[in-house]
Amino acid sequence: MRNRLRYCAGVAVTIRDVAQAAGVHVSTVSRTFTAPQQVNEDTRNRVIEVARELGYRPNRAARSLTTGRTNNIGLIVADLANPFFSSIIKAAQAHARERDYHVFVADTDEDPAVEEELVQAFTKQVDGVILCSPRITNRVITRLAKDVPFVVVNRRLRGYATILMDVAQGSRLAIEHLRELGHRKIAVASGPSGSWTSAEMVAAARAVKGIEVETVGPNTPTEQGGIAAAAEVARSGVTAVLAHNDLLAIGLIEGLTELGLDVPGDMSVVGVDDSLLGRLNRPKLTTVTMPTAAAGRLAVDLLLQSVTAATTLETSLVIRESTAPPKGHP
Amino acid sequence: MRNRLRYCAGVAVTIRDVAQAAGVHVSTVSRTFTAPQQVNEDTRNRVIEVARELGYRPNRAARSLTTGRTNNIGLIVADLANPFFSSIIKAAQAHARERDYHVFVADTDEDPAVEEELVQAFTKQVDGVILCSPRITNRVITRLAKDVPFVVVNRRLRGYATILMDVAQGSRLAIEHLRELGHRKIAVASGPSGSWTSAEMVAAARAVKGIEVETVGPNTPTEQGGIAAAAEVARSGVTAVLAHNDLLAIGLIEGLTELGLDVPGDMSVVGVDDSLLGRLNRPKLTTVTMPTAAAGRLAVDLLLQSVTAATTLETSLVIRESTAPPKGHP
DNA sequence: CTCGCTCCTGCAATCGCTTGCATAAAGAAT
DNA sequence: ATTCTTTATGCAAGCGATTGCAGGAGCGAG
Repeated sequence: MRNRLRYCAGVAVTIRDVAQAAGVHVSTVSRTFTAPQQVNEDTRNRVIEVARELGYRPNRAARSLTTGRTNNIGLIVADLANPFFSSIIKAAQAHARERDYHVFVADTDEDPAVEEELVQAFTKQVDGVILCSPRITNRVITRLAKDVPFVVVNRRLRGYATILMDVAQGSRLAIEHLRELGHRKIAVASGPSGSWTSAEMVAAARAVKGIEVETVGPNTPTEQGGIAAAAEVARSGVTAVLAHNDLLAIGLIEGLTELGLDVPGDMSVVGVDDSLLGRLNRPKLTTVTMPTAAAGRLAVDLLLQSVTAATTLETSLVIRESTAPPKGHP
Repeated sequence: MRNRLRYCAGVAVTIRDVAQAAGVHVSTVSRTFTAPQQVNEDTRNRVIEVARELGYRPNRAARSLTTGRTNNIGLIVADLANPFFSSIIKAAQAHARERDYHVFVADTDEDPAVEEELVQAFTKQVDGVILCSPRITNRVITRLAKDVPFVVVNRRLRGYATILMDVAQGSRLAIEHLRELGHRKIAVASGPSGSWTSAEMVAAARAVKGIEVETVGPNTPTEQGGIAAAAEVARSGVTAVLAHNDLLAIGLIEGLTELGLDVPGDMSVVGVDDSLLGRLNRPKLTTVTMPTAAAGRLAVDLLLQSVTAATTLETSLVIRESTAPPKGHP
C-alpha cells in the first residue's frame, strides 16, 4: 500500500489525475464509473482504489455537458413551511436520492409570477420539474412544458403526467360526517384562486344531498388567512366549515374563538392534510388525510421514467375533536 | 444523437445559434451577458433582442465548467419539516435568489452518516454549503471543509464562518423567568447528542443562581421525542422544564398531560424557536425566539463573500401561557 | 501620411467528462 | 497457421460556455 494519500485542499481531483495515477486512459476511468461491466475487473478495482485514495468525485457539470442530463430534479411549492408541502418534499427527496438524483426545492411564496420565473430558471438545470399545487394557469403550464418535462401534483391537466389526491372523496366523507352529526348548512373555506383542490372540495360538497353549501374565499392558505376569514364564516349562518387545509382550519378556529364562538360547540371545523399541526391543535382537528409521502415518491418515479400518466391517490377522513353536533341538536 | 438526449420538444438554443442569428461571434454573445460594458451598445442590444426572440438561456453546466462556479448553494438541515429549519430555508432561498443563486436543500433525517454523505455529494455541485445545526462532529466538518466552503449555523467552530444564535442569553432569561415565578428545581430536556444549542442551554441554566438543574436526554427533537421524555421529566421531581425546541416542548406537554399532569399548573414548559406550532398549541407556548430568518440571510451573505467571521445573533424570551408559578407557591 | 491609442470583435484554447470508433491482445474455430 | 470473435483499452471529437490574446477600425496628434 503506497502512500498516495493527499487530499489537496482546494485543488480539484479530476478524472485525468486518477487516470495518470492508475496508469490508464481517462476513458477507462470514466467507464469504471459509468459502465463498469466494460472494464476488466482488476483494472476496475485499481481505478476505484486510486480514485478513493485521491478523493476523486466526478464533476457533475462536466458530466451533464456531455450527457445532457443533470441528475437534478426541480420541485416547486407555494410555501416550504406548510407541512403539506414539506411532507411531499421529504418523501421526494429521499426517493430521489436513492436514484442518485438531487432535488432543487423552490418556494414561490404563493406568487404565480414567481412560480413561472422559477420554472424558467430551472429549465436546463434539472431533468424535470415537479409542480405541486400550482398557482399558475394550465395555459402557462402547457407553455412551460415545452422547455422541460413536468409532473404536476394536484391539478388536472390532460396529456401530462399528473398526480391527483382524491380530495373529493375525502371531502364527501367529511360532509357526510357533518350531516350525520346534524348539520344542514355548512361553508367551504377555499384556498387560493386557481386551486384545483378547492374546486374539487366545493364540487364534492355541493354533490352531497341534504346539505346547503356556502363558499368563503378565496383565502390565503395560512393561519393568517384563517383568522381573516373567521368573521365571514361566522356571519354566514352555517354551523360547520370545511377548510382548504389544516393551516386555514387552525386559523379559523383561532379567529372564531376570538369572536366568542366555541369550536366545536358553536361551529364544527374540518381541515385537510392531517398535518402535525392539526394533531397538536386543541381541539384536535378533524381532517381529511392527504397521501403526501406517496405523492412525493410517485412524482419522482413518473418524472424519471417520463411516463405520462394520470394517477389518483386515495384520501380518507380522520375524526377527532373539532367536529360535534350543532347547537340544539339532540 | 444530440437530439435523442433531449427531452424537450423544442431544440435547445445555444450561444452559437444566437451568434449566428445576430451575425456576431459567440464570444460577443457571451460577453453581452457576462461583461456587457465590453460590448458596443448597438451590438449588445441586437444580441439581447435576438436572444430573447430565440428564447436563449445560458447553459449553467457549461458555464460552471469554465468558470468553476456553479451559482448553487447547498443547505443541509436535519429535518425539513421542522419549522425552525424551514424558516431558515425560506429566508436563505429568497436571499440567494436575489443574488442569482439557487439553493439545494437536503434533509439528513437526523442521521450524521447521511449528513456527511450529503456534503460530499454536494461538493463540486455547489459553491458552498450551509450546515444548519450539524449532527456531525467538528472533526468531520473540518475534514469536509477541505473540499468545499462552509458556513455553519449553530455550532462553534474556530477558524470557520459561523453563525450562532445566542441561545444562552435566551435560556438565561427563561430560567430567570421561572425563578421569579418561584421555581427552584428545573429540568433541561436536551436535543440530539452533539447539539451545540443543547450544550449552551444546559450551561446557561447551570449558571443561573438559586436554581437546581437536572438534564434529561439526549432526545430526538420532535413531538415523539417529547412524548417519550415526559415520564422521565415527571419522575425527576422538577416543577419546570426548558426544552431543546418547540416541537420537543409540545411533545412534552402532550406526554405530561397523558400522565395526568397539568401544564402549566403542575409543570411549566418553555420551548425554543418561537414557531407557529408554539403559538397554536394550547396552552400557548412560552418560548425563546430564534432569529432564523436573519440567520438564513446572513449565511448566504457569508458564503458568497467567503468571509470567515463568527457572528452571534440575539435571542429573546416570549412569555405566553405554558409557564406559571409552581403548585403551592403564593 | 503615419503612428499610437482606444474600442470592439474574432480566434482558439480550455474546463472535465462521455462515447463512437479504432486497435490490440487473447482465445476459439476452421 | 489463419481467420474470426471477444474483450479491454486507447484515441479523439465534442458538449456549451468563458476568456486571454490578437488584430482591425476609427480617430486625433504629430
